[in-house]
Amino acid sequence: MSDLLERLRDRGWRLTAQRRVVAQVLDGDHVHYTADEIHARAVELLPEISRATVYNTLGELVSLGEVLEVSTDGRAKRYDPNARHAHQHLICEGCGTIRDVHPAGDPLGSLPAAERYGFTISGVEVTYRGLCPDCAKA
Amino acid sequence: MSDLLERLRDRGWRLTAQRRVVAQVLDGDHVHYTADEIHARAVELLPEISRATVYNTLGELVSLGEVLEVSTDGRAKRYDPNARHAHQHLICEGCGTIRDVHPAGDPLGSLPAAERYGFTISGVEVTYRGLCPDCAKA
DNA sequence: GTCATTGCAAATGCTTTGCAGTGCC
DNA sequence: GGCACTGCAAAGCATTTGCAATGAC
Repeated sequence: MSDLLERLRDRGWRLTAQRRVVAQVLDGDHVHYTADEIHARAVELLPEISRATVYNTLGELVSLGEVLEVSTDGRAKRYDPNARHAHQHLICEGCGTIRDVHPAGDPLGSLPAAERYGFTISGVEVTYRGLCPDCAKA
Repeated sequence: MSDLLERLRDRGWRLTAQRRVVAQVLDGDHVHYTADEIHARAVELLPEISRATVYNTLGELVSLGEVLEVSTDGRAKRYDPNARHAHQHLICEGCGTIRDVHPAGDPLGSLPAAERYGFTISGVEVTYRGLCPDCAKA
């Protein structure tokens, strides 16, 4: 994670307490938080941090390519700190939990040229939906 | 499209002018509109239709499985009238246009049991991102 | 005639923004 | 010490909701 702060400083970031805390929260458990959850956890480490700053910081991390934005359901976006390794998502439709999965094969290859309509393809997102064990029980 | 209205009446829908108009807009050009765009087009056909009714109607169509909700970018959701045929999406990151594509193979099969974490998988979404010819030029 | 459906307007949830003050480099 | 960054509060957008009036069956 200090790798992350390192990279950010190299790109001219001012290293503030707020930014450090956001990075720290993202680096913690490897789950996919909403901006609000990140803010809540950041507040525990730095009580004065504001929601706006969390949003700003997340936005910057996204445009720097350090964090991925995941639009799961049209509600709050979730943030995925694992931007540096290709992976896909498994989402529980009950509780909204997201897990990273790493299927074999290159999903990009599955779109034949004839179906590309002249587009320049830059990436694929694959999202599996279902119910996690807990929600399946309920 | 009258198929659609037919099916809906069979399920106990009251056939109002508003609902007919929403169905008509979805059946028109085969693009993927936002709720607001659908409302705008609906107003041309029926000036008194309210935004709330469009939202309600869309929500019902979605839960009936007649229309698909597509969360592309965390902004407005888009609605895909083509829910009855499995397909995937190709999204232009420039202008937000969505095209349907139909790659070969079953993407569901690509997630090995070992990666399912006990989830009951109900579906996969595959989204290709890139630039359409027009946006690539600009 | 009944009751689902509509329209309005206000409320909500998430996110962004304007601006004065703060503190990193 | 300059200027990027922060915090606050207010604005913004997409969507939902409460409730009385309406109209499909």
